[in-house]
Order: sequence, then structure tokens, then C-alpha cells
Amino acid sequence: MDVSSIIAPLNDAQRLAVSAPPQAMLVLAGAGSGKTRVLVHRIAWHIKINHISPQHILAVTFTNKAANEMRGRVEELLEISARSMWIGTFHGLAHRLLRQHAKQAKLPDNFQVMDSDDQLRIVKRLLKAMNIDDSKWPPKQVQWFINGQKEEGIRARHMADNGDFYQRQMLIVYKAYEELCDRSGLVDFAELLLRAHELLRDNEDLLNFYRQRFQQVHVDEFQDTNTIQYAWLRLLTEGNNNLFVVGDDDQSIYGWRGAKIENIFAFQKQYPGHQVVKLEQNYRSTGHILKAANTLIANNDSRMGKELWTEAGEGHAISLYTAFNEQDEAYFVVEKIRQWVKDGGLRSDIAILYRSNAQSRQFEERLMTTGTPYRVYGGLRFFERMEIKNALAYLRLASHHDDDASFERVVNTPTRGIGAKTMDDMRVLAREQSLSMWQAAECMLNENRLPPRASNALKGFLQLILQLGTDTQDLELYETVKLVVEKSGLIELYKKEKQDKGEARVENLEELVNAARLFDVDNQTEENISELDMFLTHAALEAGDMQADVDEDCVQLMTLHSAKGLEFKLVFMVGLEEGLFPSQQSTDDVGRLQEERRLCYVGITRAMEQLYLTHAESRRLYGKDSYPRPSRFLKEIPPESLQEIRMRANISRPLANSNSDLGKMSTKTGKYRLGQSVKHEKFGEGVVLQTEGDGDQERVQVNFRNAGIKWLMLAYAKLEIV
DNA sequence: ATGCCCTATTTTTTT
DNA sequence: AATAGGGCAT
Repeated sequence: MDVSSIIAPLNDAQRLAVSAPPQAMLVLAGAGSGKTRVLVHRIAWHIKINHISPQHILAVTFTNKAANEMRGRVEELLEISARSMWIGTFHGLAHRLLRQHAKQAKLPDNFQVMDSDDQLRIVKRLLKAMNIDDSKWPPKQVQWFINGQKEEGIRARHMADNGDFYQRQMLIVYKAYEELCDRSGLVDFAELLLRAHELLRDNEDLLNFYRQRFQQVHVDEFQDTNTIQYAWLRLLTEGNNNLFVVGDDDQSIYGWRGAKIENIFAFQKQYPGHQVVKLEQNYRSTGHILKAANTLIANNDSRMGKELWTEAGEGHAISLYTAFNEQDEAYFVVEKIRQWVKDGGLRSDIAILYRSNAQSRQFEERLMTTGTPYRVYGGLRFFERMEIKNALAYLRLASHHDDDASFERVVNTPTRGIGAKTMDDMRVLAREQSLSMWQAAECMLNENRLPPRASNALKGFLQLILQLGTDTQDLELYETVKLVVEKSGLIELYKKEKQDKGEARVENLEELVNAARLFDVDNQTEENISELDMFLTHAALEAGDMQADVDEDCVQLMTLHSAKGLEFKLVFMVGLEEGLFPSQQSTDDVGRLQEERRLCYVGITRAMEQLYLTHAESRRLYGKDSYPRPSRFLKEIPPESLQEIRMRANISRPLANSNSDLGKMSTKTGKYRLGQSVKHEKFGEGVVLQTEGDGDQERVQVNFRNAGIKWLMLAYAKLEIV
């Protein structure tokens, strides 16, 4: 193979990173600077030049999508199979380790992975069993606490009782939660990481084995690693200095879920002789866009420091549109989209990015009425749908009776007369005697502790599950799924549900059978796990991409968070208003505000050719009108890269603090005269500067004493003449 | 066990 | 405004 293909397509900085001798390395990769390319080529370099066998290479990502892409690109570049290479997500790799060393990890070898939904249910039922008031102790908060502790590597037994009432209660629940999970053979996401860490930490032989095995360790999106993930990487690479991390501190937007930018600084301290390479040449966007991004992010402090540049030209200036309200904003955006399409552009090259999901609505409505195909990201994924989770729970329960999460889920779905009272009694018994729900059920039946009705119902359920277990003994995976879906009564249940919804659910269940048929066991790790367990794990760890029907050319709607890593020729960032973006909850904390700014930076750098920023002067939010000020981020973008747009000409600049240009004032005489003093219920007193339009469209520009200059639609705003 | 009404809530999300 | 979840009545 020609080695030059690994090096030739790279720029100087990329080449420096790729061809460096094996050593610790920090690659600071700006947006659109080719970070995946560097990772892929670095791996190729190790294999071809340093003659490191693929099985000695480890590469870690956060999402399955990124892992798959990396594997695909390595295979493409080297024209080899990357099967023996360990490439995967933190959770996927941790899971693989735990399966392979279940015993040393103190797990049953048929342990099950539960997703956050399962976890929340477990917490809820725990609180119930422990007789803890869940209105005083919201299950979500408890879940958050437990995960937070695990991410810091802290077990219940490590937690000191510092006398704090809140902490003491949490500790009690955390402890009970751990016991329950152990009893049921359940492992949550955070537990995968924590236990994988403990496994290596506490087994010297294993640790040494893997340290030798993974001669080169690569990490993508390093700025998103949390404490336990970094600790795990540390264990694997300590002393070997063989950790190659790629990240961008300016794109760290997941601090709120435990990501620690500080890991970058820790890395610099803990890996002596490491090299730092900055990738600053951007291959995605035009000059104006990069300039805006650079200037904006420069307002953050404690950055590693990077400045993106491009060989491409200046391109179009960024457009700023001030809408009257959120509907006008949607009108404007969709109008621009129609123009783009009319000019021959693809809808799939367009993205509408917003801070919060609730904002998608008016855009959807407008796109709908104009018949523009669109796709909203962020809904439920395939394996998260209720009907699918129910079917999976039957599958899990049939092979693992002690799986309490699954037991709770389907014991009365479809309804079979097992009510709250019976369940409560069972939960208490289970909790008191440290039994699984299945064992508690058996116990109550044996001891005749139930009224006949409930007893029969419960007996019927246990029988059904046992029957499912024996009936599926010798079946193929997809046959098993098919049989369980049918015999569980789920199909019947959903057939009865009102038309459209039930139908879709039945179809999804059929799709599940299909997914099982297509499930490629070879593609998974070929350890000593049953096919079914592999399928169930796949369902938990890879909830499905949702991008099933991408074939249609449609506009992409998503939050700024989910846009990370993507690029579009035409980008609309909407709702740039104080309180929305930056979000209200972040405005009084410097750290969180800086994260919002990074989010804005991520948004801007998604655009390749044209970027539109919009904000509204009035917005209906939570049922009431608000009159938000333009986002502070707008003022952090250089004016010379910004071009303000008004649908109608002759409009002033709401951002400018200068007095409006009186020379342009209209001479029209309506109800409001120029210079007229008026009063607004929110903005207070001000003076009319100009007027425009008639009837419903009539607008006035007012210079408010405290709120600044605003355009108001008379049809919406309540103005009073003073 | 199901359905209806009232109330509380309202960033961001992958595994 | 809209939605989700809990409580209560049937």
C-alpha cells in the first residue's frame, strides 16, 4: 500500500499530529478542521508505519454514529477489515469488558443493561417501597443524584454522612438502589463506566493485560469526557504515555451532564512530554462566518486559544432579521427556504437551529402549510418506544426472571388484574426480604397471601413467562421475538387501541421482529453471550438512529445541541433573545453563560455558505407575551459581518444604541404622530419615532426611555397615548 | 381499571 | 399554551 495516501491529503498541522512518534498528544481541533480525518489517519499511520497490529488499537467515541463512521473510514483508507480493532463508545467498550470479565466485575454473566427510562422506573418503585414521599423527593432528582455520584466514581459506601439531611436521604436511596440492581442483575449506563473502571483498578493482572493490549489509545470529543471516563483512560494509559486525544474546548456544551473541560488541563499535567497540535484551518465555512465565530468566542475566558481561518473567500455576510413576533420569524425563515429551493438548492442542505425544542412548533406549522418537507430531530427513537420496550421487557423477563425493571413494566400490560395493592405488597416483601419481584411473587403465591382473584392473575402471569421461556428454547432469535410479541398479548392490546396510534404500534412490533431477523451477530462482539442477550444489549446501548427515512429531501430542524458535528450550506439560528438564548437559567452564572456562548459558537460554525440569525421583538412563551431583548451574543458579532434585513425597507437598527435617524422619519399622519408620547404596559413610556403600514399591518417605532427603540405592531401591542 | 379533571411545569441529551 | 402526571370518581 502506498503510504503517501495517509499523509498526502493532510495540511501541515494535521500531518504533524498524524505522523508524530507514539506519545501522548492533544489535538485541539476547531470546528470543521478535519478532526475525524486526523483520528482516522493517525490510526492508519500506526498500522502502516509503526506496524502496530489493529488489535492493539483502541479508539473511543461518545456516540455509536461516530464509532461507526470511524471504523468505516479506517477500513476505507486501509482497505482492511477493522474488525479486530476496539472502536466503540465508552459505554459499548465498558460493556464489552464487563461481559468478558463478568465474574471479576462481580456481575452475573447474564446481566442486563437498562436505559435511563428503566432506571427512572426503578427509582420510582424504590421510593414507593421505602415509603418515601416522591413529591418531596422527585424521582428525577434522585436519579440525577445517583448518576452524578457514579460519574464521580463514588459509591454509596464511600459517601460520608456529613449530617446534611438531603444527602443522608439520598444516601439511603442510593444504597437501596445499588442493592436492587445487584439483586436484579441490572446495570445502568453510569454503572457500566464505573464498574469497568473498578474492574481494571482492582484486578492488576487484567489491568496489565489491557495496558499491553492497547498500545495506542485514541479519544474523540475529549472535552466531553466526564470524571469516570477520564479515570478509565488514565488507568489504561498511565505510564505508557500512549493517549491521543482530540477535542475542542470551545465546543464543550455538555457541562450540565457531567462533562469536564478540566480534563484537558488534567491531561496536560498528567502526560509528561505530550505534544499539543492546534487545527485551525477550517474547510467548512466562509470568512464572514468564521470571523463571527472567532469574535464571539473570544468573549470567553480560560480558553486554550484558537482562531479559525480559511482559504475560502469572505462569502456572504451573515444576515440578521428582527421579527415582530415568533410567527413573523417563522414566516421569514420559511420564505427564505422557499427562495433557496426555488433557486435550485436542496432542502437537506438547510437547517433551522433553536435553543429549545418547544421552538420547533411555529416552524413546523409554517413548513406544513407551505408544503415544505421537513424533519424534526430529537423525538423518541425506535427502541425507546413504549410498545418496543414492553416487548423487550417480555423477552428479558422470559430469560431473566429476576429482572425487576422488566417485571414491573409488563406485569400488568396488557391488564390482567394485577393491581396496585398486590404490587405494593410484593414490593414491600421484596424489599424486606431482599428478593426479586419474581421471587416475591412466588413467595406470596406459595404462602397463600393473596386474595383468590389476584392470586390467579399473578399465577397466570408467571405461567405465561415460564411458558414463553420454554417455547422459545430452540428458536432462532427472530422467531423468539415473534413468538413473544404474539403470545404476550401485546399485539392484541395495540390492535384494540384507537386506530392510528395502535396501528403504528403493531407495525413497530412487526418492525422489531424484522430488526431481530436482520440483527447481525457477527457484527457484534463474539463473546460467550446468548444471541438474545446481545440483541437486548444492542437495543439498550444503541437506541436506533431515527434517520430511517432520510431519502426524502427535507429541511432539518433540531436543537443547537444536536447540531454539533453536522454541517449545512444554509443555516438559520432562531430565537436569539435574552432569556431564550442564552437561556434564562444560565444568565446569572458565568460558567453556564460561557457554555451558552460555546453553544452559539457551535451553531454559527455549522454554516457553510449562508447564515441567518433571527430574533423576535415579541414572543408568546408559556402562554404569556414576552418582549425579550436581543441576545447579547448578537452584539458580540462584528457589525461589518452582519447585515440587517427588514422585509419592508426603511427600518432602523434595534441593536444600535445611537438615536434613530430622524431624517428618515415618515411624514404620514395616523393615530400616532411623530414625537407623540406613548405608554406601553411592559416598556413604560416612550416617544413615537416613525409609523408604517395600515390597519392590521400598522406599526410604530417607539423610543422607550428604559427599554430602548422598538418596533411594535399596533394590532398586538397595547399602546396608550399619554 | 379506566377515564377525566386538575395542577404543576416548562434547556440542552447520549449512552 | 400545552402537556404530563397525579388524584379522584365511576
